[in-house]
Amino acid sequence: MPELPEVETTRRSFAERIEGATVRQVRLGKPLRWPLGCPPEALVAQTVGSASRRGKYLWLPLERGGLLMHLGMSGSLAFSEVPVSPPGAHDHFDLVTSRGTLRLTDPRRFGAVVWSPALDDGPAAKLLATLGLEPFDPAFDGGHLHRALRGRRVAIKQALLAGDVVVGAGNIYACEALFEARIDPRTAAGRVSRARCERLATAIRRILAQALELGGSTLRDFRDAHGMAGSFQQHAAVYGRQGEPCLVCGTPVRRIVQAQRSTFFCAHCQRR
DNA sequence: CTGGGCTCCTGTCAGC
DNA sequence: TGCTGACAGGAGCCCA
Repeated sequence: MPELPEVETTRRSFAERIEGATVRQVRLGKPLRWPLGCPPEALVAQTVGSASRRGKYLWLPLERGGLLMHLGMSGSLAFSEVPVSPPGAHDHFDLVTSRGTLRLTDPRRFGAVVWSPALDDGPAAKLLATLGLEPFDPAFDGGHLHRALRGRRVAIKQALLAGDVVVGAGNIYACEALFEARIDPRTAAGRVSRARCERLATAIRRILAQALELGGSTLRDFRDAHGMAGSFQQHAAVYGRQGEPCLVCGTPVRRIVQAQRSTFFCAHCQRR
């Protein structure tokens, strides 16, 4: 579900409200992708720090270590300042604090909450080790893309999703950015020209920034920690528009499958 | 090292 | 109404 704009929207919607709170209780539901990695009681009485984001991961610092959280495909976080209902069938993690409750709801349970001694140590360090640049990092530009993709034969779409070159663009935004940059998603990553890499870097940043402004995409059920839906999906040029006319040239948008994921593109506008 | 495929899990929807 | 299969916003891991 959540790509960078959704994760960042979520972070912004609860970070200030939870910062400085004291953990009162931790409730666990069904197992998530990985175990918490510490006894839940060990978190009690610790003060919560300022939540940050790296790629699609959120880091919630505590006094001793912190929690690395990932929303997987179907996860969302809600922060409630008033008492919450008892955990439902899909509520698998509650961090009850003096300021309110941060609740992870995740039907598919691909998400995770993992305790780590530090962001640059333990499980967090391991999970973040292979991540590429943040799209809004000044070092991320066409030159970086071009260098990082050199020699890679995977399709450019898959290379973007892999997240080791640039983080944050998942299936929706990778499709949208490739459309905006007019690049065929099937092109071998290492064969994307320098000029196209410049266009692609610009497109990735612009698309993600626009999605962020719109509060992300709500395809079925995404909500930020306030319960607000995003609206980027209404601006998608190709994603989910299979068979509908390309907004630029009118050619029907195509859907293909790459690495078991749908790719939407315009075969006329996006040519090698 | 690269790349391809599988896997985790549940819900929803289209088609019969 | 019920069943079946396809598909869903991610990404780690294993194997060739």
